Amino acid sequence: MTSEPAFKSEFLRLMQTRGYIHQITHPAELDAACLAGPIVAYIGFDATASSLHVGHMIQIMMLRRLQQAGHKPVVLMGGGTTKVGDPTDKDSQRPLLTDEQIQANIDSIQAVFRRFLTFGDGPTDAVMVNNAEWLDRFGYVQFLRDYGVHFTINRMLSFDSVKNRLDREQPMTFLEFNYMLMQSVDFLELERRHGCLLQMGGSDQWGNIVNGVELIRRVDQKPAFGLTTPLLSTASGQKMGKSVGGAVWLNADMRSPYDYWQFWRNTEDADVGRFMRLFTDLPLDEIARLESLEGAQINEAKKVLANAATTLLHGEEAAQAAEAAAVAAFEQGQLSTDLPSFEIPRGDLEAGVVLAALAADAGLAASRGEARRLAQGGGLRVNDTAETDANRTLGVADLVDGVIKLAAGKKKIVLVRPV
RNA sequence: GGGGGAAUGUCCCGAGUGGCAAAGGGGGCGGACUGUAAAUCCGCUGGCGUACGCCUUCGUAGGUUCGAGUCCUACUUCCCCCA
Repeated sequence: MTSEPAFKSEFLRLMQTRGYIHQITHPAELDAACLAGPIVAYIGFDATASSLHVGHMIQIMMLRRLQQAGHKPVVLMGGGTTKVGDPTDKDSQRPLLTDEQIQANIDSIQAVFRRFLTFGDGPTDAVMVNNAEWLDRFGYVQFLRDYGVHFTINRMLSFDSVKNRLDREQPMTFLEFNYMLMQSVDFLELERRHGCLLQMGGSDQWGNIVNGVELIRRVDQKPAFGLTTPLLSTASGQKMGKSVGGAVWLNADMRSPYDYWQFWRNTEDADVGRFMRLFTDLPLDEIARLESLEGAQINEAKKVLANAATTLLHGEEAAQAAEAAAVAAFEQGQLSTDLPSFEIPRGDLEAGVVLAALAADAGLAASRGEARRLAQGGGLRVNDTAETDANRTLGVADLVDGVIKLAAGKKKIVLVRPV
């Protein structure tokens, strides 16, 4: 991994120069396979929430690169595996989701892929499959006989996902223990159904991926490869993906395009180049120019990054609106109607609303108590004026141009509108 | 099967003589400084109430006590030793 092989295939070159590669199981063989013609590769996504979040973006972008390089991406929705739950990186078992919840999540997640990939029936068109299709059909004994024989407990215990749990003296159920078998079987099924020979994923998935590679090589004597991406953290060591206000969801109804734009705009200086290579289609020389900007000028690069990333997910119009709102709010101190808003019945406002309650309802604080503490710390502002008394009652007199501008900190802003 | 130890603030680690909303970190949030950056410094970090306050928290369920995270019993899960 440390010695960088010079790849010949366009795909692996692209992956390498843009920084997606952490580990590859058989680099030279995979390179040759990519050179020989279009390959099929997949990444699995479990349906644990009703939207994917920025942490999944690197995987989505990888599938995009794959297609750009003339290969066929398979998006695997984990309708079956989600019923079991991936123990990787979990300290303890998560509550199990019902079939209905899982299906609802899958329905809600799917749409974003259409923004990044071209689906269809052509040789390099993306396809989406659900592993419930085969996993749900296995009988227990059949599954054990067909696949269980290929896995030893000795080896399974050596994988990090299991070892971590044991080291922390946390219970791991037999159900969870089977997750890696299921993921391996997924790979095998996709190899048989679609000729898929490469599984990609985050570095935490290495163990699960390697198991699938070995299963295919052993059972079908076919070539199979695994590729993982580096664990994404910011330059100062924080885990990427959280932002002011929690998880950065990809679905617009859970995270507005404005917030999504803000997430990228707030990138640390040292990460700008790396993120542009990973999360945008900007040409490399352009990125090199932008990331070399010094001091405050690098803010221009961050805007380019935010625009490009937001355009990919939400479209150009949304990206421009987000930028315009941000410029107005931060650079000119003005209001923009594109800022996130919260609607309140006009009657309530006429009767008077306690600030702490309003701030909590509008999503600026998790509770009234938190809103009070926020105010006492000087972090709550009403129409740009810090308000330390959260018990104050707001009314129609506080409307400015028809709205009340509420802010928690400098970046979380909500426009309260009477309706 | 027997013996010993452990589970703490629903993010994590972690102290805790019977009077505890519970030390200290990390993380998170806010403030100052900046460039909507990083680093640094300061404050906050269970819920509800304007407030004296009320409610809910220390694996689960009971018990002793004026009072229990702290003592007792049973159960659950984990670790170690013996068989």
